[in-house]
Amino acid sequence: MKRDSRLSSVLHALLHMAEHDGRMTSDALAQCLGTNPVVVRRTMGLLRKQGLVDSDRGPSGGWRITADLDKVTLRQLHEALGEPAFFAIGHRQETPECLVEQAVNAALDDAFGEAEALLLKRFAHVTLADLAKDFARRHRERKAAKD
Amino acid sequence: MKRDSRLSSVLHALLHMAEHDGRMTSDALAQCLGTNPVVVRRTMGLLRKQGLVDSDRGPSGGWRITADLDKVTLRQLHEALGEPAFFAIGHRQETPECLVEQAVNAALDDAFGEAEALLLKRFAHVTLADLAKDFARRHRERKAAKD
DNA sequence: GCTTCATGTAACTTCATATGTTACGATTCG
DNA sequence: CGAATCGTAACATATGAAGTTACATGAAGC
Repeated sequence: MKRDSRLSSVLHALLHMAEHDGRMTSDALAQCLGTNPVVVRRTMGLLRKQGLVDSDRGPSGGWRITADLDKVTLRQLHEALGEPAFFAIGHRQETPECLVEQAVNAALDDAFGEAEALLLKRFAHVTLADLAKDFARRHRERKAAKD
Repeated sequence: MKRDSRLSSVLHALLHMAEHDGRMTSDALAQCLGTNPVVVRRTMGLLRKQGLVDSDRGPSGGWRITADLDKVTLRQLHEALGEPAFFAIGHRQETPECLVEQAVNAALDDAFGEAEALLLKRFAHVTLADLAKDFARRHRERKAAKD
């Protein structure tokens, strides 16, 4: 199954932007992500609607984070992307007449509902600042390993 | 994203088989599920490999459960289907050189890993017998509502 | 103003994959 | 032998993320 990697993408982009002074163009971000600038604009546009970033046109234009790193959570980003489905496994029919299928759906909803609640809770706790801190740690470690 | 509904399908099929004396044909199961008999054979074939069901050809042939209902767990069925991915959200790149992407992957792996562990634990606890019991309860309730 | 650099966005293509369908061979029962 | 049934390959369809092309819009600098 093809997985939605937009959350991964925007996190990657936002952290690069956080490490970078001034604006970054769609082209530069696309290079960081190994993708196409139009894809960047499309995806970042969703974050702009939530006021997390802004963009400017023309020379010296590009993208910039407008929110506090320690205020932006994975949950918010997931919402900004339109709350894509977490799970790749689902029902065959949403509102079945058949009682057998109802029992099956109930059992699956139970398990997946619990897992989703856990994910949402975790997502609400993790901020961009947390990721930036982890990145900085990895950066120090790599540097130390070189010396 | 298109979700894999095979787990839902096999549960539905197995419960119908459990309620039914003797073998059920792929055609009959396909009608229960609202799908095609070839899809049924394809999917049930995976369960046969694990010894959960068997099939006979010719007239009076069809499918039959060979395992104990209270021994078969959702976990086993998920395994029999080849352990399809639980999540529809993933990394953009599996083993990135970029430290930013490594930090992103680590954070996502953390959250999704925990959710997956929870799901596997739940799946290991739920048996076909549990579902059959829940179905019977729904059946009684519908009957009571009619009277 | 003109040129250049950048975003905004529509339209289209590509790719992956679950699901559905057709076709036909193999096996079993009566 | 003939009908019923599974086994399986090959092909078709559908969906949605991701990538691409094309062009319009707007801003900065000369």
